[in-house]
Amino acid sequence: MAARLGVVSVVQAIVKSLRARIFSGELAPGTPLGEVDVAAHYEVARPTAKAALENLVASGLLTRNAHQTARVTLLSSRDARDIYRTRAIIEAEAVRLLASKRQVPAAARDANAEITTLADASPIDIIDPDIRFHAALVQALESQRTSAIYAQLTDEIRLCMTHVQDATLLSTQDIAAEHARLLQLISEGEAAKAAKALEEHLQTASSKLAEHLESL
Amino acid sequence: MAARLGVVSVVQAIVKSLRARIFSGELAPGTPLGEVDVAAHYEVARPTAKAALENLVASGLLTRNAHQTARVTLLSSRDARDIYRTRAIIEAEAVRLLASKRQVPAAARDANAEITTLADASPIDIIDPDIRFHAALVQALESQRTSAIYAQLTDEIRLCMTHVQDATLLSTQDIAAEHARLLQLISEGEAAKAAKALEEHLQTASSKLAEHLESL
DNA sequence: AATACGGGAATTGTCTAACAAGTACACAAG
DNA sequence: CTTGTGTACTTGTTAGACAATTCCCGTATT
Repeated sequence: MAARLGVVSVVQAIVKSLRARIFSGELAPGTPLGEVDVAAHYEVARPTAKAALENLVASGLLTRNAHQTARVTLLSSRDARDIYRTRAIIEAEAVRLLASKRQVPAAARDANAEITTLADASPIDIIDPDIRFHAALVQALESQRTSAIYAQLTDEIRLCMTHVQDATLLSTQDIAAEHARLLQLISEGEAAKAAKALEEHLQTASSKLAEHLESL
Repeated sequence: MAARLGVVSVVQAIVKSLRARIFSGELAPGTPLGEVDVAAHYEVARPTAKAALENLVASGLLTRNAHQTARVTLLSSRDARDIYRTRAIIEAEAVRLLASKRQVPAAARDANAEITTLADASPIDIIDPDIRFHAALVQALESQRTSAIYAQLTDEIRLCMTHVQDATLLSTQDIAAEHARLLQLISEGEAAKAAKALEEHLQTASSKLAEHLESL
């Protein structure tokens, strides 16, 4: 694998920057991002900004109708449920495979350990290790395309997080405990129970999230 | 839902045309598609052709490295296995859901009926109904994102087909019989057996396909 | 003879400038 | 209050140009 250098393309650099600004909350959902504004902000030509925006529209982070300025996607509770439903399908399969081999990914264990140490930290800080935990499970499928699809889903998952901002939907301890129980079931080879535990874990998170989105 | 008119964008029209030409075999895997060539062929500006090519690269139909001309993606046997592995995850979940509700999609039944009537037709003719059969299963999940992901996968599945051209990998009758058995298991509520039948169905197709790709 | 090293051709990446086409909003008229 | 119109703004597309990179091939060297 070649070393990942910083910038290979101006467009990619803008995409990367915009993604970071969206995830950080600087660009809140609903914020309009016109081509000329982006071009002026990064001091590039409009076609370059246009290409970057189209990239983000394709990945779902931005939404745009023809001849209308793009906006940071405003997710509905229905979207949130759909996203979690989709990720559950992939992750459940990964968990079944892991359990059948009684193989607990080290990366998942590490990520969850990190969550436990952040018990009294800001809710935003557990987003990253939580995502790494779930990504580590999917990684076990060793499928290039499944991982790519999940990475795309991860973008939308992070976008969900920006909608709730700093509201605490679930306690950090509960999350870590459910993760630990999931890993325990995997190590015991309980494929069906592990898959069910995962689905319930995502189901509760999805419900809390959808509930919060409806209250806006 | 607003009525879908023909063309809303020149870029989309070119993308649509190129997709059709790739699937039809006119543009075989490995065929180079330069920006200037495409621009000249459709009598549009190079940036327009560029945008269309980038769209197809994003969907996996074309492959391109920086500063190199795009080519119709040449799939390896490893790719084929990965594609079928990924679709199996999604379709298996759909089949489990359908079986739990003992609900056989009418569209799937119709598509398979069409396959049986095409018993002695060209292998190319069964691609369409076969894809419709499997898409009908996924449709049952009623997940916008899962369907979108599956549609993207369908592009790569069709690309697989163009690699084998007119080679007969499986008999039409066998395919129809396996489909019929799958629907039967769904109607009986045998979720686990139905999911397993589907996975085996895809597994055999995947093996035949990968075997054929390695022989090139 | 095989390999390493330039040099040139071809292709893509990006920019500037401009015009065309579409949408949304405000405002006026019925 | 609804309908129609017009203007401002944004995007869609085109044209031409230059820079940067890659690939290929011929040459020179070992």
